[in-house]
Amino acid sequence: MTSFLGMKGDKVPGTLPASFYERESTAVAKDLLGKILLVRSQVRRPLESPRALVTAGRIVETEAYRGSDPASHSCRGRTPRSALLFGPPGLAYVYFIYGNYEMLNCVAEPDGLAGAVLIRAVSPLFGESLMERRRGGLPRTRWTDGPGKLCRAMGVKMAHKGQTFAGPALYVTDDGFRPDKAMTSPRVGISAGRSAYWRYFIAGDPFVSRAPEDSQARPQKW
DNA sequence: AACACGATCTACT
DNA sequence: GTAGATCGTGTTG
Repeated sequence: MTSFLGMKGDKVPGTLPASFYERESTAVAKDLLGKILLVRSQVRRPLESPRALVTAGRIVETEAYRGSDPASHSCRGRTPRSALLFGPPGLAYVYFIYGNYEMLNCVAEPDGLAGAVLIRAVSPLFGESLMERRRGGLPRTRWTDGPGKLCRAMGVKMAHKGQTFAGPALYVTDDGFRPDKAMTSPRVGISAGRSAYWRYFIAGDPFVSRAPEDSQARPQKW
């Protein structure tokens, strides 16, 4: 897993083809469950090893946003902030909210159609001491069990906006892991679009954010 | 130029 | 369970 970190010119095993992201964002959201997200935050100190400031985790919770869906930033058309949503898939759409938190999304849908997948929770796999430090020594299960928390823990910043998920700052990879049971529910923290079951999560995973929406969750077929 | 608010989280009752 | 933090963005004047 760490063989390619910082190794210029190395192949990146398991990164996903553009065709993966170039589908309906609901399909991409479901299929991102179980994939690995790796983040390299900017190296600040010259002597730091390439591995430093790298964290990785398995994606366990996602949400889809699409087109004119009233809960999506794309709903009122293209704005300076949301322009990326209308562009080519496979890029990171990062935004800042509540004066405090970054949110990390994968742009989905073909070029010209708006869509994205919000990464809501991951299960830590690598760089755990860094995550723990960034999360102020909180218990492990509270490092990455929410979209703002995981960006804190993994060092996702606005500077990642527009980066691809094929590196060198962000990676989504497939290591062959397949979750056995997935659930779907309404999306968390929105008032519009409550009828769309566009939140996906791995059933029983301790890093899934606990939400009121869980009471309405139902099994998701693959 | 001013304003209202948000795909959240934490602290505190 | 709920209030407060805190600021970029989009909308309105």
